[in-house]
Amino acid sequence: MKLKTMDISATASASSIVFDALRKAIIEGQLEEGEPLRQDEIARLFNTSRIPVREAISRLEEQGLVKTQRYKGAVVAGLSPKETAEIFDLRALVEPEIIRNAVPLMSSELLAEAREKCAAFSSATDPMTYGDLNRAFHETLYSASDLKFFQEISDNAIDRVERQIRAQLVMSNGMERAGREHFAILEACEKGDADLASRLTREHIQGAKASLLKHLPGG
Amino acid sequence: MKLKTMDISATASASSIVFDALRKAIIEGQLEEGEPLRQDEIARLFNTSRIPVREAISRLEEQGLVKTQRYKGAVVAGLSPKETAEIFDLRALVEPEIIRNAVPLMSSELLAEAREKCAAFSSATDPMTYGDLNRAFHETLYSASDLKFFQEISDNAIDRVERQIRAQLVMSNGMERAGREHFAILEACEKGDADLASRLTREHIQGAKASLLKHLPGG
DNA sequence: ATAATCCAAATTGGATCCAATATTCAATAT
DNA sequence: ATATTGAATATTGGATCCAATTTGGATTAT
Repeated sequence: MKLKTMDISATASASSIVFDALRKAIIEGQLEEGEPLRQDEIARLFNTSRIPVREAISRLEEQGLVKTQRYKGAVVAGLSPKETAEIFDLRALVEPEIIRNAVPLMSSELLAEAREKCAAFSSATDPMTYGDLNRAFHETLYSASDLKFFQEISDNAIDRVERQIRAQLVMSNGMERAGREHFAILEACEKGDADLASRLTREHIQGAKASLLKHLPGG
Repeated sequence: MKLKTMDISATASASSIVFDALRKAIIEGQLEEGEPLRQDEIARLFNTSRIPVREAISRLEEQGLVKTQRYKGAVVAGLSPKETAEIFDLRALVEPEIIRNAVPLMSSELLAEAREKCAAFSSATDPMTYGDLNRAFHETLYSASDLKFFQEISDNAIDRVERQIRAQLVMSNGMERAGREHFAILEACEKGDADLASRLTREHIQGAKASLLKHLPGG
């Protein structure tokens, strides 16, 4: 007997569905910073009770994506320019190490996939998908590494500044520059030059940080 | 009117009390790895219902301190030697940056406090408190930095390997060596030599990693 | 005796209800 | 008119109850 099986125990609980949906809405900016998250309202939207919503919100708080006050509720977390800068510094520290570790582990299939993603990003015309394609490219390269904790840190850091990254990409030639830098990183990976890929990744992130801070209040 | 005030809204909720207690029990090793966390049992222990317990457990899972399976419950998370090594590598990357940032911001009061903690650690005789005193010393130095996200990462990373650190300290001259290295780090901080403090911190962590892995299964 | 099956107990996930707190707005006093 | 009080409403935190799933043991068939 042949069946397409799936791990039933991995089916999503209500709380994880709500968690994923809220996380996505927050990092994509559909829920804007400071906006309150009403348990009742969210529960109605997902046809569930407030219990899974509360669990989702507490997990989001643990991730730093919302801030809650007792008996007052949760709001979407925002970042000051200083905090944004720190997140980018963290990324500039961690992600180059992920790439350095990943390069020797990249299969030709993975590199082909990364090349596709890189091309898709460069030729993208819809600003709504810039962020998705950008992240997809980086995640593809990072996924070759076996540093799962580093990746957790990096994922969370990117989550926290994803809105700003998207804003930065649609800014004056943000896409054009990012596309060039992506291509350079990809080439270094294909050459197997881990140090170069690492250095370019760091410069890519530091460049994004500088360009972003210039356009932030007081920049 | 003069009153000794306190922020009522900052009073702890049941779920945060349970969270803190479970976290402490886990990182100190009172709950050992793989041990199941029964919601009902914990609720009874804290004279509360399962709701706050579930919220606490979901937060612990987000922090990586427990692992849960749907309808099966949560168990205390453990680390393979490879994972332990990765956590130490992460610490060796992040904590030197925290120290480097902190050194120029250290007041003489803070340095005095750090010196006390350093001395307390070196003269400790009760193995149960080794871990507390070790962490207290490092946290004191790190607290001078204004890199709160870096500190969050570092705190979580330390949480995950705290048990191993404690084990390592009671190993053959673990305390003696750690005491020496702490003193060297402290001296660099007092001299205002951020680069040196940073380098010594990295070496301190890498040394702990090496010594730990040697005594782990397959080391 | 062994393996498969089924049922009861244990456990978790979620819904509903109540309590505690915050917020809003009308009423009142100055 | 403005500030203060107090009640009504909204919202969150927690308790209790029910449903879904797992687990372990008894039962039965081979």
